[in-house]
This record gives sequence, structure tokens and C-alpha cells, in this order.
Amino acid sequence: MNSSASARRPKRITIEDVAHATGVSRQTVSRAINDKGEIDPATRERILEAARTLGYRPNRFARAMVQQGRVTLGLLVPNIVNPFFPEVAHGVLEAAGGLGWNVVMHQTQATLEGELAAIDMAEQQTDAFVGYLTHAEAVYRARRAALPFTLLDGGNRELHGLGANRVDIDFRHGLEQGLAHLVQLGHHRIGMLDSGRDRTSGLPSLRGELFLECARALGLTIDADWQRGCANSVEGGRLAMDALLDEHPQITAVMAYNDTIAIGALRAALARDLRVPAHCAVVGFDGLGVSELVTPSLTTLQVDKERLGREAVRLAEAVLTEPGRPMEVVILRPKLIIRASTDPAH
Amino acid sequence: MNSSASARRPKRITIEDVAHATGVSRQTVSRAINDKGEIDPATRERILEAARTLGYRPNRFARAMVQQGRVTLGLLVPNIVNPFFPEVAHGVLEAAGGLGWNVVMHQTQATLEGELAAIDMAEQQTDAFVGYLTHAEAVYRARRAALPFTLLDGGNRELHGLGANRVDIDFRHGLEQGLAHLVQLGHHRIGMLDSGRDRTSGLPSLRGELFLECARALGLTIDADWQRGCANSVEGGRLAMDALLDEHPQITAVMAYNDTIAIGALRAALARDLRVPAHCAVVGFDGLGVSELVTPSLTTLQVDKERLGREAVRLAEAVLTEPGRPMEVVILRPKLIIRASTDPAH
DNA sequence: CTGAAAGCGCTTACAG
DNA sequence: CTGAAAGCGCTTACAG
Repeated sequence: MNSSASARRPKRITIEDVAHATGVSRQTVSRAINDKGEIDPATRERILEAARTLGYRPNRFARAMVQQGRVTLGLLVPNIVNPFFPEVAHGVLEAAGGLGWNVVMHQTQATLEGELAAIDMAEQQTDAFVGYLTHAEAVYRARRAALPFTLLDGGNRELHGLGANRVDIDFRHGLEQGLAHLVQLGHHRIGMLDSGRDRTSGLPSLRGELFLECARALGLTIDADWQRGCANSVEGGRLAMDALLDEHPQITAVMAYNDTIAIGALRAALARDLRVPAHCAVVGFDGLGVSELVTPSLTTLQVDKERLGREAVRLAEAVLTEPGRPMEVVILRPKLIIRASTDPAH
Repeated sequence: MNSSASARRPKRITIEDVAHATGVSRQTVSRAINDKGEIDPATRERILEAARTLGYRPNRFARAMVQQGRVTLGLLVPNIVNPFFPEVAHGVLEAAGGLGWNVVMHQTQATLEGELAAIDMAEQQTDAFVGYLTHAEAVYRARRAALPFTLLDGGNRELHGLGANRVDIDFRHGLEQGLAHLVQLGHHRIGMLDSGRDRTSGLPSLRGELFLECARALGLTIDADWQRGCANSVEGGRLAMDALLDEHPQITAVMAYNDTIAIGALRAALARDLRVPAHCAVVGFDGLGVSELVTPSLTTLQVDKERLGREAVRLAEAVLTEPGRPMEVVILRPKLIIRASTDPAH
């Protein structure tokens, strides 16, 4: 009789309990709780009082089932502490809030297990999700879940063929602008601090590849050695920049995979008493808030991260409204922000 | 017959529809969907196929009602873009994830309306919430909601008497350490860049008040004019520091309300060709990641923001498990991190 | 102003 | 291996 389940769960207080305690029916309690009219103020007070003392809270699932519950959106980010993602999250939260949607957030750490776990949660608890998936297997799982989702582009090539709604960043256009800016300033020996993520395969990242293409299109000759993978951190950028300058002192400018790595590059240059940009110019990517606060301030390709989030929600809303809808890809162009790390006049 | 409600909502596909389409009963469909045993593999496939083509997804509210749904925790932050809060959120997400809880996030903008709206959402959609409430009225609403919650300390004095579970920051201990550090370096004319938030009342903030108390305890004489309110931004700190240095050039060090304001102070000093720390030392508060990246790097009182989040979840879990539980206040001590903005040897 | 009935969409025993 | 019954905790018409 006293099963372990009933022993553990203290048996939740229901509307029935309040009804009993007050000597009225369930729906009279419902009227009081939901502040409907058509109820005697005195009994209303009596019921509310009883509900309070019993600690009654309506079961939100039961309520949601009969009314129709609010839409809940899952948001998957690798890690909210990485300063790129709070801005994306902000855009998502604002847009979702405007629709009256709830947002439940999951961190995936960009690992396969993390992504699969987040998808499983999303499948159970949400109506759709948006966010970053870095493993093709995770995308397959998401599709099998028959749950509408919108992918945000982390620059992972493999995911492009997978036919999901996406919000992409136009990395090529960003790199073109950055390189053209450097060329205009007279640089032609330009290195790149690439992400290390894809380097296990021995290949440059998508951004790294586009860098080479754009450089060629501008008539630059880039030695293969001038492009180095590094860990995605300030320290990673510092180490890679240090090695790059050791080996190839003729380089006069570097483009970084992102601002975090670029800040590491600034540190390496300054630690060797190299002047930035006089001896070596540095360009970042992403336009994090911190890029404006470091010394020298960082020239960067600013991505509208809030808009990224807003567009993702817009696509999610579109799919939810119109299930058969053809796939849509939104492409956002980064904007070149010129600062002191390339422009001495800044 | 074609009411506007039914016209708008396309009528959701239910388990019954799948059962009809396949010619089996509801619970056979349930078995197939939930991958239970005791089902003929062939019918299972047939059902799954039909479910896919019909676009069937189990109603999560119905399911949650009969099983017992996962706990959902509300997380209220002023704004996720402010770099203090992602770390708190990270702690919350990690701790909640460990309990198998979902987290739904709300931004309040620290306005009364924002906080009330978030509480209303939390009341409907969650089992408990944690986060920042800056208005006493919002705390009253939260208590009336009979929903367990844990407040995180934003330094708002008014909220301390309200008898809610809290995780506080020991501002006094932090300021003591910061001031003692400055005194040890030989500073005795020390200014403070205070928050502007509470200055409408003409009073210093809680942190500002504690600053004065600690300074007195150390035998320092602080002119009332040396303490200035400012907007909570880099620019706010810059403007206030500029004015402070104009009016009181004898000041040799400043403590800031937080790192953001301190970074503004650094900028103001450097713009006047004052050397930091030789001409003026600067101490921040919070220990944001950016404090390490600016030049000079910023001495600060580091708050363990992730732990803040974890403790909040722990308290929420405790209240949920043991409803009658006495109030608990956890107090976290900031840690002095000495860097170049005070220590020339750094 | 209040209550009896029906139903929201599922799952969980229990028969067969 | 499959189905008829009961029930999860609410709200929404509908009577009275």
C-alpha cells in the first residue's frame, strides 16, 4: 500500500482537495483561482484562503491541455559564457517574447552527446527549436524527431546540404571586405589564424578556405604556412600568433577566425614590442563587445548576432504556422568596423 | 459550425487520428510511439509510418500530466547581454541540467513591468524560479504567486527584509579587501564611481555606503564629493572619472561600482595621459572576463557568478523538496584579483 | 451564484 | 500481441 513511489512523492494537492476542504465543487474552486466572475465574493475568499493554507498550485500540464498551452521554443547554444551567444540569445528571447513564446535554453558544449541530449529534451518539452548543431548525426536526430527546427550557422560546411531551415552568415563577403581593407592599406603578405576545430582533418575551416579564395581573387599570394589553426581562445590566438611571427616575420597583417583569437594575436604582438598596426595589423571577426575595449581597439567584421536570433525565431514561427513550407535560408552579411588595430588614424 | 477558433487552429493531429488511419487502438499507437515492447514489429512500422505522414506529435501536456512532467525552472535576468549574467545563467543551467530540470529564461530589463511580466509567465509555466528582482512590488507579486523562488542579490537594500531565500554577495567584505589593498599600496585619497541607479533618491548605493563605512574603518577621510554616481556603462564611467579628476586632482585611486564602470575610468585616465596605476589606481568589482583583457588589466573583486547560479538552484531544489523549509541566505565572498591597474609590478 | 457532465490527449494497469 | 477501461487534473459549456 505504501509503495516506494507514493512514499517519495508526497501526493500533490489538487483542485479536488481544495474543493473538499471548502465544501464546494471543483469548478467553483476553478472560478476562484482563475478570478472569474459569477462567484460569491465570500466563498471566493474562503476558497482562496484554503488554497493558500493547503499550498495548492494548479497543475500546469492539466491546465495547458485543456486551454491551449503557450508555445515553447528550445534554444540550443554551445555555451552561453562564450560572448557570441548571449547576443544571439537576446535576439531569440526578444522575438519569442513578442510572440508570447517561452524559451527553454540548453547548452550543448558543441559535443555530439550534448547536442543529442538537448535534442531529446527539446523533443519532449518544446514545440520547435533553434540553435547550433555542429554534428551531422545530431541534425539527423533532429529530423527524425519530426520537430521543426532552425539551424544557426556556425560555419560548419557539412551541415549545409542537410535541407534544414537556416540562418547563415556570409563569411565570404566578410572576408572579402576584411582583405580588401588590408590591401587598401598596403598589406599584401597576410596571415590567418584559423580555428583549430576542423584541423584534425588536416583541412582549413570553411572560413580558412574562403580566406584563401578571397586572397587569390585579390591577386595576393598566400603561403600555405601563413595559415595556422589554433585553439578557440585568447591563449590559443596568442600562441599561434607568436609562432607565426617567429617563422614568418615578413607577414604584415593577420586575419583571425574570430575576435577572441584576434585578441590573443594583439597580445602576442604587444608582448614582442611590435606595434599594431604599424608593424602588424590585425582583423577580427564577429564584433564582440570586447573588441572595442581592448587596446588597440580591434577592427572586425561585425555580425548582427541579435538579428541572427530574431531571424531564427521568425523561421521557426513560419514553419509552425505553415508546416509544409519550403526550406528557407536567410543570409546575413557581416559589416566591416574599422578600428585602431588596422587604422593608425583611428 | 466553422467557428473562428476552429478556422484558425487547423485541429491538431492526435493519437486517435493515427489509430484510425492504421486501424488499431490508441494504446497500440502509444506502444509504437514510445517504443515499448509487446507489439508486432510489422504493425509498429505501419503505425510509425502513418504517424510520420500525418505529422503526428504527441501532445506534451497530455503526456506530462499522466507521467509526471519534468520540473521547469524560471530564470529571470535583467538582460543576458550584460556580461555578468551569462555566467550566472551558466551556473543555473549546469545545476538544473544535473537535476534533469528545464530552464526557461526571461529578461526583465530590471523594470517593474518587465519583472511583473516575467513573474506572471513563471507562475503559469514553471515550478519555481530564481533570479533578479529589483522592485519590492515585484517581490510581493512573487510571494502572492505562492511559487517557490530564490532571489539573487543585485545589491538592492530594500529587498533584504523580504524574507525570501536569497544568494547574496558580501559586498562589504569585497570593498574591505579592495580598500585595504589600496591603502597598503600607499593610497589614502580614494574616490568612488558609484552606480547611478539609486542616485535619484540622492543616496549612495548599498555598495557606495559600504565603501564609506569601510574607508572610515581604515582611518581614511573620504570627502563626500569624491563619490560620484554614474550610468552603468563604460561611457558612464568615463564621464564620471573625467569629472572627478577635473575637480579633485589629489585623488590617487578609485574604486568602481563594477568592472564596466572601472573600464570607463581606465579610458578617462588614459585619455588624459595619466598613467594607471602610477598616477591613479583603479579597482573594479565583479571580475568579468573582459577585466583581464583591457590595458592595463583590471584589479577587481571577483564574484563567483557560476556558483551564484548553482546555489540558487540548490535553494530552489530544497524548497521544492521540503516546502515548509525555513528561509536560507547563502553569502558569497568576492575574491581580490590583483592586476596591473593597481600593481605596477604586474 | 453553484454544481453535474463532458472532454482535453495521453498512459497505465488489466484482460484476453 | 492487442484492446476496453480508468484516470491524470484541469476548464468549458450547460443546467439549475
